[in-house]
Amino acid sequence: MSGNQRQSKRIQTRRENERLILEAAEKVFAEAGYGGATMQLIADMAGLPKANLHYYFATKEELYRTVVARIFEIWLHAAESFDNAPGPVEGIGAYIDAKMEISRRHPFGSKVWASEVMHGAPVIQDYLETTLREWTDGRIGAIQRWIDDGLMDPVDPRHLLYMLWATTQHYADFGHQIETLNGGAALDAGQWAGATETVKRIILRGIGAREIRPDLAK
Amino acid sequence: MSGNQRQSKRIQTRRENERLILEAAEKVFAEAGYGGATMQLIADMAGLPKANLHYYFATKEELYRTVVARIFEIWLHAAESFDNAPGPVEGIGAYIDAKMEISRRHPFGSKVWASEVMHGAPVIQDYLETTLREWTDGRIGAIQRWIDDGLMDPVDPRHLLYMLWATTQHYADFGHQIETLNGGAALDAGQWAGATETVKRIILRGIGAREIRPDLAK
DNA sequence: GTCTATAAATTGATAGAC
DNA sequence: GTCTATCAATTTATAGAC
Repeated sequence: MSGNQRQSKRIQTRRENERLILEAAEKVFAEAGYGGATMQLIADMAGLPKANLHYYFATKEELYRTVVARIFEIWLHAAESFDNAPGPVEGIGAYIDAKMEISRRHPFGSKVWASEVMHGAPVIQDYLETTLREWTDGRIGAIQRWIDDGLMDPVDPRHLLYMLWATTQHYADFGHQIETLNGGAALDAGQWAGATETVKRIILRGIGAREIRPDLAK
Repeated sequence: MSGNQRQSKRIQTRRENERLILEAAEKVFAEAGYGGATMQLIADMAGLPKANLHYYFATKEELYRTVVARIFEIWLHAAESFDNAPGPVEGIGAYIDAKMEISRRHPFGSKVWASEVMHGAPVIQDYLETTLREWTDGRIGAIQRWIDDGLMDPVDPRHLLYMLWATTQHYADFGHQIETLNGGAALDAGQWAGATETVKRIILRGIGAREIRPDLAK
């Protein structure tokens, strides 16, 4: 085996183990909280000896930081569906679709994010003050333009954004409560679609979002 | 001093200390999570030696249970504003007012509740399956009657309830994020009023809530 | 009822053989 | 890179003097 092949194998092993550890960590941090999570629990769930976790991630906090950063990336990617939309029906509609899909596919990540913010964002405060603030300001500007163009009612864009975050993330963060009230069963595909449609309908109608009528455009 | 007076004093001391401990515990559990909270931290914040906590509450879990139960009581009390309302404008409007006021006045309690549910409700699962489920079913019936009476659009009552919980509790649970995006300052009285009005307006308009017109009643 | 001292168990992290 | 054994610090809970 050549040196290159050996190195490639080593890199692959590292990547695979890091993935195993990060997936296990995301679940354990979500279910037990940062303080309740133990390296032993994460190691067991990843199927690795505890010492190996410390080989890949020096400290518990570094592992946690990596988990939170991954979630933020997913979150930011969904935010793109907001951009380049001609009006609120398309932009906000697509954003709700994307956020609901994330709540469905990444419930653990959403919970870790919620927990981090609830505890005062000790690890990702810099993200809140830079990336998130910039994104928020940009979207507030976009919503204000839609209002100015008469495409929706004049509602406070900031609080509208909070409503979008709250309603969509609720299905992940409070998923256990929703499941209990659903007779102990997780929402099926139809129920997820129904939830998404209800949220979209109430919010879009609530802000008086109007379709763009090309025939009426000047 | 008579025996009665002595006993009364003792009861008063107990009540006062329990209050001190519970307030400190609510704050520490909210900010550090169950696993991150330590009896030492709670004792320091309450201004009592750690051993005294164990005198009043045998275990950390018993103290936590008491904190969560207190929040649930406050939560249930606010739910009453939903009842005996003639229509959705009054009922849902008053409910949003009450829930927003709780988010403002009991942010720690809201966070402890959110954290408990996010971690699978290990301590209050029985509340979810009994009291909360009954309350939810009752309110779904009330909303359905409003729909049948033509007082609002036919939206899924269950998802409407989730939207009400999500939007109002978001201002407590994600208060730190909102504060950061508000330039690092907590919302002032005017901003809280603005948030409440925006939430009410979007939801009430979103469900097509109509005022009861007595002159049109049969 | 209050408080100091301490027991018993757990946890994050590391040493060192393989 | 992997894994066993172990250290050092922390934490819940209690014993026992006052």
